[in-house]
Amino acid sequence: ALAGSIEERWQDRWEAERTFEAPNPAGPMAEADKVRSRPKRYVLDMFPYPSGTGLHVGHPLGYIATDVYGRFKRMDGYNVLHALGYDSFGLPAEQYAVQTGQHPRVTTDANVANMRRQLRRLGLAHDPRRSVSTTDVAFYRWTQWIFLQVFNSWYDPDLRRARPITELVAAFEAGTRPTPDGRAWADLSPVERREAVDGHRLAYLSEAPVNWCPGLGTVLANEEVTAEGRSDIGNFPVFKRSMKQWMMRITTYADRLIDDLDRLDWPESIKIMQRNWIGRSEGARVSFAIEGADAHPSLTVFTTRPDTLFGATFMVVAPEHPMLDSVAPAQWPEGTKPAWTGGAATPLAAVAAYRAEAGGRTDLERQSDRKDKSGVFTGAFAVNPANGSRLPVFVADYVLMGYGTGAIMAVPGQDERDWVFAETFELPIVRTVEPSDGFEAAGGKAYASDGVAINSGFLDGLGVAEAKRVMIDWLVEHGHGESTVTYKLRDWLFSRQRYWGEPFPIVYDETGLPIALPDSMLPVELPELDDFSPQTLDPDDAASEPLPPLGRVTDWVDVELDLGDGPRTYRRELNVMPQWAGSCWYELRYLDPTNTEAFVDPEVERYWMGPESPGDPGGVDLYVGGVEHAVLHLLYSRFWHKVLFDLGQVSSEEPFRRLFNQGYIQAFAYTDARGQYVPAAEVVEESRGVFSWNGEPVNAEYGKMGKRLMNSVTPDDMCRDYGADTLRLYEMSMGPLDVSRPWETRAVVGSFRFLQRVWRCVVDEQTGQSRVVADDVQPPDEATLRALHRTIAGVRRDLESMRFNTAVAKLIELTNLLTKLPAVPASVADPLVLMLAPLAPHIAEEMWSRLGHAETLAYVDFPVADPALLVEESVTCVVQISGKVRDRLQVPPTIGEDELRELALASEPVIKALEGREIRTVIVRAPKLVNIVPA
RNA sequence: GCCCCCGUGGCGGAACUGGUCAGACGCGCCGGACUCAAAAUCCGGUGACCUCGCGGUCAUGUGGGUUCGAAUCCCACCGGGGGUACCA
Repeated sequence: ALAGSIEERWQDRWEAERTFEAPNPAGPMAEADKVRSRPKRYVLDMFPYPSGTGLHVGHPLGYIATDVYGRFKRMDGYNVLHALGYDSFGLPAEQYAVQTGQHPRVTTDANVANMRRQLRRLGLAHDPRRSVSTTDVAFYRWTQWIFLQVFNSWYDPDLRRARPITELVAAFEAGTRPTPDGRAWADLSPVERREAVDGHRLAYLSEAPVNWCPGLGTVLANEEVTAEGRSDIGNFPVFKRSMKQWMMRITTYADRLIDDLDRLDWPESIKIMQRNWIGRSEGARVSFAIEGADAHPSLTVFTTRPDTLFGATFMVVAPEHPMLDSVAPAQWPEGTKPAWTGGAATPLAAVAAYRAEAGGRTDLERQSDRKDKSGVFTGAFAVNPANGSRLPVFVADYVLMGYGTGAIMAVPGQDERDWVFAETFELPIVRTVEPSDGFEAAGGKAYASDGVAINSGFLDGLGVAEAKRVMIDWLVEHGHGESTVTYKLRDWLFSRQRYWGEPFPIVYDETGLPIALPDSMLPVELPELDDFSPQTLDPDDAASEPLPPLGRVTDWVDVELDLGDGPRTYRRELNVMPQWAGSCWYELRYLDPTNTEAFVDPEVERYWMGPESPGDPGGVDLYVGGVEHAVLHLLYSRFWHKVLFDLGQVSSEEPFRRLFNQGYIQAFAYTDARGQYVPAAEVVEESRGVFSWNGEPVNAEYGKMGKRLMNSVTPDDMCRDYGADTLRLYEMSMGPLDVSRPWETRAVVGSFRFLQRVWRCVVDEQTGQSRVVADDVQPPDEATLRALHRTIAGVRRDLESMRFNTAVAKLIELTNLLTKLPAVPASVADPLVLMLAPLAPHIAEEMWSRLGHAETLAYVDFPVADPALLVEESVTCVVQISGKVRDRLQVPPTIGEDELRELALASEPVIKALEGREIRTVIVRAPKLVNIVPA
């Protein structure tokens, strides 16, 4: 209760005094003197989505951590930028609105307001001026502008960077770059010119297989589809369908996205996840001649094992492979085994039937028959360029059109999948790498490890790595192939058939080709639409068509504009951008939220995010958030940032220089006999591990906190019962920030007690006055002073490295020491309060003011340890015999090795324990340890 | 299947680059003070086993190894979590 009023008072005062507004070097928020006198630090939380259900205590964990760190750095003399905005466009917001039957604008605003209230109660030191929302027109105007930047640029593979599209057009015009079909630029029609240019844009329309989710009425990015082939949101079935959609050419940045990970201070696990997702693999492209084919004289495959070319015994193409349209002969060739035909009378019929069957299968069904592979012979033969052997070409759905060339050379001797296929279809198996001893005896089939090449002509005797090199050289020399790199990463599907997102600043003319609106026509505002929900579609109907809600706003769709050649009627793009668009650049808008001339002032961007040394990619100084965005947001935003860097719009090459992954707060949940969840708050523990609810026994589980498991604990309840400071302190002391751990409401009292103890150290509970004594009345004793400075050094180290749990422990230890003193001297109380301030700012401010300070402590210097007081005057030295402690000596820390050895050997218990045995060695680690090893 | 991370009291967790008898700090539990009582608060105890006690033995998932010395390094296994999956 006392905590509540104190906390509210300080929150009001911080707001009134604009305590946490961070000055910029330029623009409307410029305060040159404040900027000049301090180094900067940009501290950032991952962009929250304002959920309709409100926060539980797990949500603010990261926000509290960044706040503690930011407050610490601010006190330590830094200009700290810390702000929080709202990622309020997107599917979840729209789903919530559909559920509640309200317009997403209404629910989003209400959710943001509720979240602001909940977060304000926690005393987070944010600059409120910078709290942008992606749904603000003033924000998404710039999201659209950045989209146009991407649209109006192309990737130059020679320079390895994006360039303005105008430079590409200039190259076409000048003839320094050939047109797609080799004709002169001047001979192309206007439409042909546009198509040629559009083929290079980093944002482009493409008819391609996409993830169609009728249950959501929209297409989804690969990253939004789960391993089970369902939607990340809503868990609806997802189908592969060919559709015309907006794509972003993220694959052109694959190498840079991988390479620059090395320059980032990120958790290794996240880097590994990104590397795996991008999936760079080096290998070779090999062309195989097709016997007697005119339309497709050759078939190109990608392989990471060109060294096994001699072991290729058949070929496989994906069901979607275009060569299948023309390659199948009219009759089964001689030598066709019955098992190859799939029961069809002709290859044409067999291929057609197989393609139809494969097309109707979901990804999940495809995955299920991994053990026994399906496929049919196409009737065609390819020629192995290495040894001239005839290889039957099969079609099978274990080969994916989306990876490599959609065709493989099958090497059953060295590839498990090919081995299975070869066994099923009675195809020959040739080993071209000698397996290790005992491999076959142990039942080993395909051998994928290193070994010596055999049955491989000129490769025989070489190891795998050397054989790869020799084979690639051979392929190049004879014109059969070349070394190449392939990625798992696909281009990013960027359009959604929903309502609640940023409209594209794109219109179409009668050619159906996209036209970018000029900057002057931004923003393209999202039109009001009463019925915003997507057309209801059967979630299992793969053949349904997307119907963008914006298509229903007919007076918005068809628009008359003058784009330079007089007023004409255009049709607007009906799709909206995906959820990720706003979060791809919001950290830049925090820097300069009110700028109407640019998305960010270059000087401001350079100040907060620019590189600080050669090789430094720049970016946010500390970014804290959960691992769930390892490959979504963190990959997309790196891509956008790099495009902006290439175009000279930002000085930093990367958005987030240092990343810290917080763990999750988990919680226990309980189910009754029917398996239903019961309110966890009402469950009582009968005895160890035995729980009941309403007298009924219940089972304990462990999982995420949330409504579904009925185990949410809200920060509001915690603030009401204990105060925000206690909640903050508890969350910081539960364990290391990067580790997940269970919430235990009953343990919160420990943090509460600690704050009370500190309070009583400083404030007289009866009078409310300070009970700290001036140093000239009673100076601190030596031991207290040493403990204080040891604590200062330790707490500084811990806060700097985000080890908040041990920082709290050290403050508790010091406080427990002080409670034993008759009175606390001012020179100890002041630093204690200051050290507590980042963690528990309200109570610290209150004590600071009662200690006689008028100003907020937010900018008071964080205590610095006196090195002289950190040096112990004496150290306990352990004397061991064979690792067992036999004696302890009090010695000066500066004691020499020889002296210590003498001292240890002279020790009474040591002599006794040795019993006159010979000494083999004496290990001395002055000043803390001596280990005597008897013979 | 492959890749990554983790395994310490009843619980959350400490332990700097291998070096004090592992278990800081907190929760819980046990005992005590205050109270008519309870709550709150405060004080003390609390890894296991043996022992009246002094003291001893065993303990960082399991089994080996390296080392004067291992929670920490290496190998194998067991258990848990995450990522990814017919990626050629």
